[in-house]
Amino acid sequence: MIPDHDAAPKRRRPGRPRSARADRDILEATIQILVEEGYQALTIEGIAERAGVGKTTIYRRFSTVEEIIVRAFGALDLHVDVPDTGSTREDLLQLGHAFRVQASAAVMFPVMGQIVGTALSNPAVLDAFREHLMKPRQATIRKILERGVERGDVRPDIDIELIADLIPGGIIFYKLFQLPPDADLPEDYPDRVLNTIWHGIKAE
Amino acid sequence: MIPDHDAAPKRRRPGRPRSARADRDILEATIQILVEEGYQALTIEGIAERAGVGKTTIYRRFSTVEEIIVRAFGALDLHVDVPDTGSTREDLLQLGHAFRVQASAAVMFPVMGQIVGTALSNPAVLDAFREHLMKPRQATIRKILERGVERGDVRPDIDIELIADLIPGGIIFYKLFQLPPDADLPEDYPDRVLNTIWHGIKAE
DNA sequence: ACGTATCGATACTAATACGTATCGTAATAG
DNA sequence: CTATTACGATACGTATTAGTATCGATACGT
Repeated sequence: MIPDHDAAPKRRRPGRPRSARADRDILEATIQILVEEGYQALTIEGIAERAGVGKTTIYRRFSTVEEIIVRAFGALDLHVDVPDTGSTREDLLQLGHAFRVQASAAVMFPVMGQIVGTALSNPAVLDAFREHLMKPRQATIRKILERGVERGDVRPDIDIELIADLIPGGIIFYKLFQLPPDADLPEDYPDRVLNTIWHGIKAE
Repeated sequence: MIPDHDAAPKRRRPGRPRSARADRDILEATIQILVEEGYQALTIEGIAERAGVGKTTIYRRFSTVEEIIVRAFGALDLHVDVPDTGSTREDLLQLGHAFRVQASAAVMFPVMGQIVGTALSNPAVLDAFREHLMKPRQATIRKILERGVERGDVRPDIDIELIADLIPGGIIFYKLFQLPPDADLPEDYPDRVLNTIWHGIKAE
């Protein structure tokens, strides 16, 4: 930790304070452009225009688009409800169906690919995506499975980490590569996924 | 079909013929840039420079970068060997391990994300990617499973299409989101995937 | 009231890429 | 040999974006 040189670090600086409204508008415009027009269309000028702020206002807060993306993902952080029906199979199904209709899932899908593409030059962007949009969901899968192991309806030698990759991976792959770009996931897809992998999860 | 107006359509046009060498160099440069620098770095001028050809030579053949990509993916088309060991489980394992070390898989991974990102504006690019790089592999999984159903070591009510998404989806997801961008897939990953989903595949 | 920092807006330079045109040269058909 | 087309190289005008500078106006502390 770097110690604050100022004895009263919380003291307000003089002058007009930064607009919280502008903060919010910048991050919202960023996500909107990312979803509607894609990563390549994400420029500082475009964000400024859509947010209705001056470029100065953005440059005062960020130096690169990537910094803005990282912050915007952080602001998207959402609470994922952990279903608890008493049945692991039912818990996973509910999670799958919730994911299918969640707003932030709609954000994830179009953005995902392009984010991965920038990982080589901008690991921080991928990290933020993983941290704020992927990990919370994978953690939920893990929790459900761990609870199932304790309860006894999940086999104890299960490869939890793998399943936490397999479920989202299969769904995302299907959405990105098999469906038309604008189509939603079919309603029964979570059921199909679970029907197939459940055999490897359930206790005998 | 549009009938040829010319009676002898194959007749050579006068003048210097197009260089097959230039054709090849353009497509190779395209794949190289895509893998090494990413989609955003893929420009006509960049391709021309790396291929050592004039921009004219490119514009004589293509009008957009996307056209070049589509053609380049087509040229990547490769023969996928279908393992046939007599055991479905062993066939799938061999396929997984072959995929792990294949050169074209190394092309797929970095490119994949960025391709998906362009799908909205350029469906043809996604189609070419799917057709030439994904479908051959998924078709192989299907063949192996169908053979297994006939042989009887695969349950007859299996969801083949789903498994043909789940296996590549899980592996790709792990590679893109869980591993450091430059890391290879661990040697035992295909085994882990198969250990988990095999329960839902094998006949009782 | 005064000092200071932020606000949106506008203007500007530099860099990059596109797409076209033109050059002299090379390769092929007739 | 002549006509035709392709070649790599270079130059050019246009468009987009980055990043900085400047403007008068605004909001806050003292």
